[in-house]
Amino acid sequence: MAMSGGVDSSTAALLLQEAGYDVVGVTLKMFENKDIGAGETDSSFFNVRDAKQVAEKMGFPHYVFDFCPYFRQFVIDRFIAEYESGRTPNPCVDCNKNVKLGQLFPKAEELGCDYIATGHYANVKFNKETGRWLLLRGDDRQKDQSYMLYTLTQNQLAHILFPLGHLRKTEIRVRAEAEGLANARKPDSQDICFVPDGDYARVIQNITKRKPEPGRFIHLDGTVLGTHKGQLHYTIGQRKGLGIAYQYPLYVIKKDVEKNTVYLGPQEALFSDTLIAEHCNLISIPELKEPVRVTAKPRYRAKDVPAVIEPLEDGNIKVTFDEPQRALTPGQAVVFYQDDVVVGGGTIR
RNA sequence: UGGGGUGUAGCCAAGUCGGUAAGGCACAGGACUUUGACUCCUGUAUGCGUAGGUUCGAGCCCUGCCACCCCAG
Repeated sequence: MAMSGGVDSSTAALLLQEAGYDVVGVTLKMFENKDIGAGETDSSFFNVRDAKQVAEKMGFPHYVFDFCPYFRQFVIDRFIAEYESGRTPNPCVDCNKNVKLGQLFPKAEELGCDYIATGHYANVKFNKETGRWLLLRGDDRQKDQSYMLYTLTQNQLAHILFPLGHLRKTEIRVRAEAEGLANARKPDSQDICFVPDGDYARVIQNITKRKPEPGRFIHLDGTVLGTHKGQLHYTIGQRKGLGIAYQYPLYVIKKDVEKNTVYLGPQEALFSDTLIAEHCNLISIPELKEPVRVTAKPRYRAKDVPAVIEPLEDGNIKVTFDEPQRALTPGQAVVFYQDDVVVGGGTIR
């Protein structure tokens, strides 16, 4: 059981044990504060403490794995590279794929575990007809995290458990409270874990020691509007923090990294009905041979909307939405669904 | 130094027959959120270029002055 020290994974461990599983708890150490240019205090200390406390209370072993090197390589470095190339990464997707799950499966095998379990709000099911493992949305639609897990492979799905998949967040809290878990009221995690205050640009600067180069804000009509703090401070669709007073709200429409220029314009200019998804992973089907009707979710916290996906020569997938979507952003994940089943997903190019 | 126009918060800007300062942008705080964004809520001019006057009451009416713009040149 992957235990972050939070209420979700702690309660999940409890449920697993209740269901008769022989549980082993592990907490993954992802980064040291020095990795992100912060102070001395080890921020994972409390998480480890909380997880251990739960494990002790329930009487199962608990280990701490140092995944810092992986996290640094697959999440932080990639996060920086993406932003510097003008894209907007989703580090949580990378983390799940390459660190949290990617590195944990081998470890689980070493420990002799049959399954890995996490506190994600998602479900797994085996489809006897197609012989494929399916990833489904969590029952609690408000907390559903299937989007973050679209990279899971068949082999991984066959060996993963999501004890919270059929539960609601409110039920988790109630249960944790009832069991007297110390972290029952611990706030939900949010923001990027290695950017606690939300200022990702500063963290990038701390790590790279490179100062972002100021450049120009240019309106789509060609008017130069002002100076920006460096293109990585902005993402497609962004409105706040531009510092430019205008007759109507201005949004970031596109970025030109070569020219270090950020283009601004009206909200209407943000809509587009097609995108190309790369680095795709398919789950419910082995491969995409012809156009398939799905609903597609172009960002976390967005509702999935009707679209058609079709294969391209190079293995990428073309997504055509029935209705134009706002601010389709390169670097973000797009995930395809059919009802509650995750068809697959990819990265917006 | 002739004629015309404009001056309302950091920016754009509404303000009808004079009645007790819309809205947008920007900014700040909050909500939402295992990514960045978006969105939503709240806040921000004892004061309308300035000095007087009329009035129960003036951003809106009158007078002087100042500033800027345009056409004349």
